[in-house]
Amino acid sequence: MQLDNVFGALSDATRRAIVMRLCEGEASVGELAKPFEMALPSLMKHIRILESSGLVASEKTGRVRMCSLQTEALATIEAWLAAQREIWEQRLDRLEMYVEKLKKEEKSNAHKPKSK
Amino acid sequence: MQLDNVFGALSDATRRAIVMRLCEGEASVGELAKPFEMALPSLMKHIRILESSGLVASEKTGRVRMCSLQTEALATIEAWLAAQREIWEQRLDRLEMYVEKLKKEEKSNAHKPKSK
DNA sequence: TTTTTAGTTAGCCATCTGGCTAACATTCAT
DNA sequence: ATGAATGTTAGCCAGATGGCTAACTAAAAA
Repeated sequence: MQLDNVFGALSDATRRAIVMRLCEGEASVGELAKPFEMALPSLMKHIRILESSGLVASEKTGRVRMCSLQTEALATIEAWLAAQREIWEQRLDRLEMYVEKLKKEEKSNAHKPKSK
Repeated sequence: MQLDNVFGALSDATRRAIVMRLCEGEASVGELAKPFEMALPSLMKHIRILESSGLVASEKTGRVRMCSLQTEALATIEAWLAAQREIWEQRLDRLEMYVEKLKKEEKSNAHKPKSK
């Protein structure tokens, strides 16, 4: 599935740093590599992974490859998270309503003898 | 880092399914296992991974272990995503402003002779 | 046309991952 | 006190991951 790859791609600090860099605009492979001590081929692997997850696109012109962020991929997992949040918040709402109900019932029973 | 483990935990469909289930409320290991064909020990590994990422907490009472979602961990990556989104949207805003500026300049130059 | 720059390919390695089975431990029901 | 239910531990395995070096290609610069 798509989500597997996007979450997987973001589970590595190097790749997150690349994504963060690309948030600020396009960059060549060389520019992306500069901040890291890593050998180029290692960094290239990360870029490949980012590409195959759909988070990054790249195009080579001349001898330089420019990479850019594909924000839709990030939107995909934002959407997944939002969906989960909605589910758990609905549950918490129901829970809260239930507690409110209990409170009211307790109040209206305050005068009656204990049933225990 | 924390983000590594949370993103990593969510990069597996089985674990996302567990998280989705827990969004709807607590569940025992057995309950969590039911929907899957997987052997129990395999599923336990997933639960361990979810626990060590902070996405899930569990407590054993008697012979049953109840698992619950730790929504703060999800909030962590929501926050990371929101931060990135802010950066790239600011960039796009600047870009748009720049384009607007260009348009205006072009308009105010419409009567003048071509400089080329 | 040589040299430099910018990537790329190939292949090695240690470790991690996600699955399995088999055997054990503990608690609850009979 | 047995037996069934619910996890848990240990250990095996194939394949993926994240790093490396060395050698190669193609474009630009000198």
